[in-house]
Amino acid sequence: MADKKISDAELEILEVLWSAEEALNANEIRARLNQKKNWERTTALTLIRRLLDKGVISQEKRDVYYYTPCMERSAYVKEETKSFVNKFFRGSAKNLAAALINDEDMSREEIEELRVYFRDSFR
Amino acid sequence: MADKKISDAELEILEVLWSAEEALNANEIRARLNQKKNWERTTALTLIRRLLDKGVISQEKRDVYYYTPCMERSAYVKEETKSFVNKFFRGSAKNLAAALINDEDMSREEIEELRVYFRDSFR
DNA sequence: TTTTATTGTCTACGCATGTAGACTATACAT
DNA sequence: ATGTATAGTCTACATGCGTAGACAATAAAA
Repeated sequence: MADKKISDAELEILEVLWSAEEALNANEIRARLNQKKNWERTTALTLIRRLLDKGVISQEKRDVYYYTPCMERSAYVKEETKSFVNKFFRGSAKNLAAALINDEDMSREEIEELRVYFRDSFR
Repeated sequence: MADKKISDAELEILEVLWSAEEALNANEIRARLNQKKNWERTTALTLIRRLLDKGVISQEKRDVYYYTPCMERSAYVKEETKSFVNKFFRGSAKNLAAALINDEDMSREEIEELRVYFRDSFR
């Protein structure tokens, strides 16, 4: 329950679970991680345990334990976005938007995409 | 030089320096922090030292040491924003923008502000 | 039943971080 | 010259994290 902080490594696990439609067991998680992370078996298990301890995922015993996230990715991302905006943009999403738009490094196409996106979003 | 990670506590110090026009000494930093943080003198000094070690701020000896950030806030925020977008929005600023707009919790006024802002931004 | 593979737990270790006391070097006051 | 305030360094300690080996429990194989 206690809404603890999720570390980067833990998040990798969580992302795998979020992107799966079904509960996964440790091996399945590890298999899907293998593209990016080459953790030892026990490393993944430790991270899974920590997520369980933090109440972020739940387990279900079948032949073997299967894990499911306890919250939606979108909800989590929303929270994180809010913290981020608070931390760097004094809580103003508008300021963040401004930073995105005024980012010199953003490509012409990306800007155009954003423009179209916003135009269409508002009626 | 080595572009190390800046911790939350260190960032508090850095924010104070960024918001000052002039270099500040440890006492001045501490005074301006006092609103939020009630750190012991040595805590502030430790954080300042760590920032120095990370090459994030520089010092100048007058009667006492004065500190200045080595990078602009905007540059730092831009980097952090990029990481954030990579972490949660697959690198797409558009996806982030979408999330901002579709945030149910955002007030009518905030949305309207964003809308106007974007409309005006793109001529 | 003894061996072997599999799955999970427990312990550990090094490094970062938040926090701060102990100690030292000045410099100023008496 | 001596005591006291001030600024800065050094050491420390608990907690979290990234990483993983040691070990135990269970199941399957020989």
